[in-house]
Amino acid sequence: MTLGELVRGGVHDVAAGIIGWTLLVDGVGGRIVEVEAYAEDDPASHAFGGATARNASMFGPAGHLYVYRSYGIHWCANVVCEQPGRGAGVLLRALEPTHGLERMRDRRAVADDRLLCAGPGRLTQALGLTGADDGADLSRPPFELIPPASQAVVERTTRIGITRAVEQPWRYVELGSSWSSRRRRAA
DNA sequence: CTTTCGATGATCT
DNA sequence: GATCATCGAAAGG
Repeated sequence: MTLGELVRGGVHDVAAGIIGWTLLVDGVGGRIVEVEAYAEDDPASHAFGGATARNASMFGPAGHLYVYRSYGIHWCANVVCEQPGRGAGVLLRALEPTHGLERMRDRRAVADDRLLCAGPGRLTQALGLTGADDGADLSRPPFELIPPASQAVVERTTRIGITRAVEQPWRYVELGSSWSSRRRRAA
């Protein structure tokens, strides 16, 4: 399975399928253990209501990044999906740090490694992702997306931190992972 | 342990 | 002018 093949499916297949992949930026990163799907007709999605200046990359090529500023402070990163009608993406919520731990500790200055990449804002900070990476192609350096040796076991729960379509079970977590951002119960 | 709240800025109405 | 796909520190049990 390649990134191009993975990203060809609908958002939910992509969200479930990307769990277990290793994401690296300049050799720094880890295993994707938590994501959320934001679908085409999803009131919680930034793409809901059509393309604007901010969400433009969600309507661009699949397999690229959509990075936006959250609450004026943090950056959050999505993998753009190739969904009919476009405007769908998968929000990267947590990684299990595996590569470049020192680099991530420098950037995050946190005592517990558990907090390095457990949350969308934390993850981007640890990997050094910013608005400058919006629209970037994940299949090209400095990015690497490496498939897992075997398909991860995925658990589906409700999404976190949103105010609309709260009841939809569109958060995907690797079963048993202790690196997710946790809160809220399974759907 | 849990809950509350301020920071901070782009985006949209 | 209000909203927000967040985080971390502070306050309360």
